[in-house]
Amino acid sequence: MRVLVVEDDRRIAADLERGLRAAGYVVETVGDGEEAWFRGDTEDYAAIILDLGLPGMDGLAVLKRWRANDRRIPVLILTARASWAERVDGIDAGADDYLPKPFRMEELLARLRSIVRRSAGHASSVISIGDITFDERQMRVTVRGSPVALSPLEYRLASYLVLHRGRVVSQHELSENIYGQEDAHDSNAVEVLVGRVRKKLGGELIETRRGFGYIVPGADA
Amino acid sequence: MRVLVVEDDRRIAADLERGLRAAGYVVETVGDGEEAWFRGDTEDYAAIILDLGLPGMDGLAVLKRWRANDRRIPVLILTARASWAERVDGIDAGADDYLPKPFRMEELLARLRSIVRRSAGHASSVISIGDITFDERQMRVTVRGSPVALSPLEYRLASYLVLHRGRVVSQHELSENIYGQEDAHDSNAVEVLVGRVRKKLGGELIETRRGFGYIVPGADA
DNA sequence: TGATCCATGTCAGCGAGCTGTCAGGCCGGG
DNA sequence: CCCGGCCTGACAGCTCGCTGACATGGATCA
Repeated sequence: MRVLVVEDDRRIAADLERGLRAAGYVVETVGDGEEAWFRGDTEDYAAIILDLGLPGMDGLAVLKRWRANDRRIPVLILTARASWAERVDGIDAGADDYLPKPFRMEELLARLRSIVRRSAGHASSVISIGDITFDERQMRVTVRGSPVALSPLEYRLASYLVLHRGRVVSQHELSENIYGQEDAHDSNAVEVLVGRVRKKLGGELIETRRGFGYIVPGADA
Repeated sequence: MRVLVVEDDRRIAADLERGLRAAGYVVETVGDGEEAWFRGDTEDYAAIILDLGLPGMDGLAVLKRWRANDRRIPVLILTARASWAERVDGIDAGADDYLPKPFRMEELLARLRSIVRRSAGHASSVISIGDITFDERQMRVTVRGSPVALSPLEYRLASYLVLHRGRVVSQHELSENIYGQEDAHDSNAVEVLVGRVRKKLGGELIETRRGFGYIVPGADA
């Protein structure tokens, strides 16, 4: 689960990163509005935590620009100025929830869970591609009806690719989302993982785009 | 089984807690509407017992906000003002059942079982899986007809997994629902508990999904 | 008060299987 | 033909969950 933190105060940002990572999120942090807008507009996050007091571009303006561009990523607004009027402004601009500083990490995590869950909506938890079926509820994959045992990492990789089917996913993006570390240590761990998944699910599911990454042919492909 | 009690009268709240705990529930109590809404929106409970006369935010308003956010947790409304009109309001707002004060604890427990069962999709309070039978009302388990003595915690664990069969349940979710919100200190208590339940009920009931959690194979599997 | 039992948490050891690394082979593109 | 990216089999280290043994602590009863 990838989360973008937009916060210019280094100390608070560091606290957030630590807490979120401990809760299992993959965290990226930016400190100014322009950069935040760009990242939020071009990358995929499960949620964005947005501080309102920013240099560069005001947080509310950033949020409004995302919404104007049809970005539906759930946004949790964070601010010291917790007046009621501002809260209304935030909700009007399209925020999904609002948290005044100072806050307890637990509460932030709870609200984050809440908005992520809400935005995940009610998509079916079963995805079928060819004769392969993914069941998120059971964390189980079946090929032609018979269950296949995937290890945790294999499952995460396959699940991520299937969730983003129809799009090329780079090795770097994969390792970020599977391992949650930015360290691009040279290793062929991802390649090995892809190989193992292919052996279990059949070679046609994941295609290689030499030089770019991997893709699961999707509905729009 | 985790239950949220929303009640501002300390005496009644204490009574409820005592009765519910005796019946094997993990109980959390809040006394005002804002807090109730937040908890109900961000935490997972098997059911919520909601008093209508609240400070902060009216009980009905809280309930409506949960439902607007697609929270389907079963809610049992509790109120002194037991007029027929109000009852209709409660049901309209999305309550699952309605209990006028004063009430007898037994009746509350019965209604609670009923709405929990209904929300889990079971018609009766007896659930059979293979040759194992769960009787939620009597808190008894039988294997091939002969009763098996489960300790309170063992029963809670087995019961929670059975109620959510067909879904992978993480160790974390289990310990939350068995012990209440205690900090997840590293401990293998859940693993030990699973082992003990398996020894008594047979090893096939609970499957391990390494790295994810446990699952009781369900009807929809 | 002390003996005893039962429920439950803790700990250490164990084993299966997960996973990163590496070496070598394959293959497509220049 | 070579090069760089990708694949694959082997393997060693390690993680996770299981299990038996023990400690603790509350309840019961003499």
